[in-house]
Amino acid sequence: MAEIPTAAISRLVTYLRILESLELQDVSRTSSNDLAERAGVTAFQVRKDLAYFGRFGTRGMGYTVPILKRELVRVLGLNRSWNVVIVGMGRLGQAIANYPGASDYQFQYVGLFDVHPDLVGQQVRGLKVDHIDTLSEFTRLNAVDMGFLAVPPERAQDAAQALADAGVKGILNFAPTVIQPRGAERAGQQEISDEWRGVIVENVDFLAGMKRLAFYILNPHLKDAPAPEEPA
Amino acid sequence: MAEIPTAAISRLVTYLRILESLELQDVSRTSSNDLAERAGVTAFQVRKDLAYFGRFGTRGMGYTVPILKRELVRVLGLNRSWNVVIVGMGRLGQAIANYPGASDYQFQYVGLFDVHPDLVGQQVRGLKVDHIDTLSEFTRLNAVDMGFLAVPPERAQDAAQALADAGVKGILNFAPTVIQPRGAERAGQQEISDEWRGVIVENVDFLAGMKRLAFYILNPHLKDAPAPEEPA
DNA sequence: ATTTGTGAAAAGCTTCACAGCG
DNA sequence: CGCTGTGAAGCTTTTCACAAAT
Repeated sequence: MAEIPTAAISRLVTYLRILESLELQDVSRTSSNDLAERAGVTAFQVRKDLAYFGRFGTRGMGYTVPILKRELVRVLGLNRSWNVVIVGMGRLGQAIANYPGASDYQFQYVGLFDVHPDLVGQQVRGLKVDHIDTLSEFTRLNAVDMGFLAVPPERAQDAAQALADAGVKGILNFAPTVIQPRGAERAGQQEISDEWRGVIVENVDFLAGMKRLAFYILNPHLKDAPAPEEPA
Repeated sequence: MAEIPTAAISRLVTYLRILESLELQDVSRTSSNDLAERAGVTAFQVRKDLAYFGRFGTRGMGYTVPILKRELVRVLGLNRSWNVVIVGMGRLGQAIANYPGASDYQFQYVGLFDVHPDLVGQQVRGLKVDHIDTLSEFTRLNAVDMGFLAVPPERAQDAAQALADAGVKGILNFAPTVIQPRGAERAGQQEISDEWRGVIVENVDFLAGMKRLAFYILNPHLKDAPAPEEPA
C-alpha cells in the first residue's frame, strides 16, 4: 500500500525546514551531502527521498535552495491554506494555539472548542472559545480541514468521533490514546463507518516520547545511530 | 544495530497504556487478539513485539493483565524514578510541566530553567524557575536523568549542548529542529564529543506532525492502513 | 571533476503458518 | 481445543555502486 515510506515524509519535512533556514542565511545552493549532514541522515537517503517525487537537482551542481524549497512545499501540500479547529482549550490547547510557526504556510485556526464553562467564552489568540456542542453547526457554516485534539485521553475517542462526523479530513491527536476509526456505538467488532472513511490520524504523544526516552537511556545500543556517517 | 525495531518500542508503550486501562476496568485477562484490536495492529505483531523481551503469556489462555503490565513496566524502565529538568518555560514548557500523567511512574520535575527575566523567579507547579546559566551548578548538586527542551528552535542546539555538558542521559526535544550530537564550536565536520557520547534524543514535533497530516490528507493512499484486519 | 538519479543488493521489519504447551 | 511463541517467508526500506549529466 505505502509505496513511499512514511519515514520519508517525516524526513521531507526536515529537509524543508533546513532549506528555510538556509534561505534565511542567504545560502542559495546546497547538496545531498550538505542536507544529509544537517538532517542527520545519509546523502543516499536524501537523494532517494527526493527521487520519490521528482528530479529537483542538477548533476555536478547540487540543488538550488529556493527551487528545492518550492518543490517540497508543493509536494507536502503547504502551498494552500488549511483551516484548523482545536478541540480542547486547556493549557495544552492554549499552548498549541499560541505556538509560533503554525501560521507559516497558512495553517489558520478558525475555531476553538471546549466543554468547560470556565473556558467557553474566553478569548484565545483573538478567537472566542465555543462549546463543543456547537462544532457540527460550525463546520456546516465554515470549511474545516483539520482538527487538533487536545482533550484528556478519556474524552479523546468521543471528540475524535465528533470531528469525523463534522467532516474534517484529518486529526492531529495529542491525547495519549489510540483513536479507533469507527463509530462509537459499535466499538468492538465493526466496520469502519462512512464518516471515518478517509479521515487521517497523526499522533503527537509527549508521554509516549518520554517513555521511549527512558527505554533508550537504559538500552542505548538498541537506538539506531542518530547521525550516520558518509562514505568517503 | 537495532535488533529490536524502534517501532516495537512505541507499540510497547501503547500496549502498556491499554493494560493500565484494562486494569482500571478490573479486566484481569487479555489476549494478543484483544490487545491488537485496541492498539490498531495485528495479533502477530503483538506477539512478536512481546517475544523480543520474553514469554509473558500462557498458551491456550492468553495474558494476565497485571503480570503483563508489570513486565512491560520493567522492560520500559518505568520501575525506577527519573529526575527531569525542563529548559524553556514559556507557554509550551508550562503546559508540559502541568500535563497530568508524567508523575505516573515517577517522572519527577526537579528543575525548571529559562533565560527570560519575566519567567525566572516565577513559580510553576511548586518549583521556582531558575536562570539557564545555573543549570550546570544545579546538575552538579542534583542527579538529573533527562532534559525536556521547550525553547525556540534557534536556541535549541545551544540548550541541548548545555544539557549534554551537564551530563543528562537523554533529551526530549520539542523544538522543530534537528539536534546535532556534537560540540557547538566545531559544528561542521566533526567528531562526536565526549559529552555527547550516549546522550539519547527523542523528538516530539507538533509542527512536523501537522505537515505530515497535510500531506496524508492530500495523499491518503500513501498512508499505511491504520487498523489492519485480523485473519479468521 | 563533481554530484545527481536509480536499479540492484542488503538489511530490516512484518506477516505468516504451525509447532508447542496448557 | 485455544492461544502463545517462533523460525521462515515475504515485503518494505535503506544502502550501495555507478551511469548520467553538466
